Amino acid sequence: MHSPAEENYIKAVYQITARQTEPAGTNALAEALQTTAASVTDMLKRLSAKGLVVYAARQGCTLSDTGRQLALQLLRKHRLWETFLFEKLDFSWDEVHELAEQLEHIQSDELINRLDVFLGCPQFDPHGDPIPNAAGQLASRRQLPLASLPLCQPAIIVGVGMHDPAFLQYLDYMGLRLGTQVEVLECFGYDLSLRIALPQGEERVVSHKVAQHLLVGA
Amino acid sequence: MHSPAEENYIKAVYQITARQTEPAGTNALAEALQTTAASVTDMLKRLSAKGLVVYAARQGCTLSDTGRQLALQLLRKHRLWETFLFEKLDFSWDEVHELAEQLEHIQSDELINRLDVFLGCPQFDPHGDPIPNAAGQLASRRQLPLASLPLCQPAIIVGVGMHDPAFLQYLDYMGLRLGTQVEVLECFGYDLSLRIALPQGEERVVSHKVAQHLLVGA
DNA sequence: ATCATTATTTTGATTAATCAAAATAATGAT
DNA sequence: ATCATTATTTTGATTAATCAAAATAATGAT
Repeated sequence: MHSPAEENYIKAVYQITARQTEPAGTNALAEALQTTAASVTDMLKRLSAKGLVVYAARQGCTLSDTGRQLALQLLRKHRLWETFLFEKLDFSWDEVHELAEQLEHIQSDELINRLDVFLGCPQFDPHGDPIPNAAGQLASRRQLPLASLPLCQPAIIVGVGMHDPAFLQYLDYMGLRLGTQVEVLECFGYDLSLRIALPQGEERVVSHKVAQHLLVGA
Repeated sequence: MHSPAEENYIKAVYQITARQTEPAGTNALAEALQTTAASVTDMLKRLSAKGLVVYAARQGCTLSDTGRQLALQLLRKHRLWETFLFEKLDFSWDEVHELAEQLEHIQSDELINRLDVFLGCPQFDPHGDPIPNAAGQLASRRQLPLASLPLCQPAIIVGVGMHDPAFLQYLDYMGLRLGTQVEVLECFGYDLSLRIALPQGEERVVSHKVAQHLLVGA
């Protein structure tokens, strides 16, 4: 079994190596985990001894196969708990992450599989992110940022490219939720902000930054 | 905040002092926590410094008011999680304790209060034990061991005085579940075993030991 | 090629939690 | 009152996780 601290390191290595081709650096990990580089070096040695990561001094760190499998199981647990909190306990999508950070460390495959069934085996979490299945496989989906959606082509909001609670609260406030139909009516060249149509004749204007982080499916 | 280890000590002190008038001894705590007396002495000093227990060397240990309040909140979390596992995820009543031992350490009042509401604010857990409310108050109830129930007086199974999984599985197998109506038809003087009636004309014979640990309400 | 900057690791320490073995205090029997 | 037994604490150590400060390696600019 693995300690919560170890699991958090594995998640951080997974996240960092997912968005770059190079191995995760010590400082990047320290930043992600809100700790010091010295602590990271230390833990990487332990994780390496456990066979969860591939690490050699000053070479950065990548996940081993078992490490990646662990990371995917943690992602599965995290996202299923988020779904539970959102669907069953009525937490908002900006509140679920923090709690799931604790719940994901509960150790029981049986528990998580029953939770999965209880929730109806959801494919996506409250942010639209895919939930790995018991084998660690992720569903994929055709999606693009709202900023890249052609004019006059209706689409559905399916995800967000940014999980900052303030952003999620803003989207809630604007009525831009998962499943909402949107259509770009007009793009203002000056700042690339968009005028968009929502159901029931509602309209909104959103900044380019928002449009970049709002993901839609055709 | 308190570590899971600290919380487990607080629970153990609560449980031991609940069933005796003397303070909890070091060895009793070591036994309950599956650790050594040396570790217990050490931790009691720390908990005392935190104001959670009253402890002086060789005097045993009792909970302070804040310690007792913490113990009741842990009991609340434990029993609400057990109820969730039993009611929503279809775990059997002999399986829920182990998992609740992990879940009770999740830190969030908001989570536990929403879970409470989601479950319909249950007063009793799957074993019939009372669930403290947010203020730490426990419901009480008129109950007695089946062994003390007079002949020919129908009663309802409301709890168990023993949480050993093997005992709980046995009760399940015998159809002796919470809410089941029972009536003592006959007591065999030789070993005090009982012949009892269940609904639909079913009958069972149970040992004195079982009858002592099966709690019924009139 | 050299040197300043940056990234990383090492060293030496700390805290929480744990234990085995030794020391000490309390208890109960005589 | 004394002594053996039992309960508890102390002592000295360990492991996981952490850090500040010092040391070292890598990088990029000249």
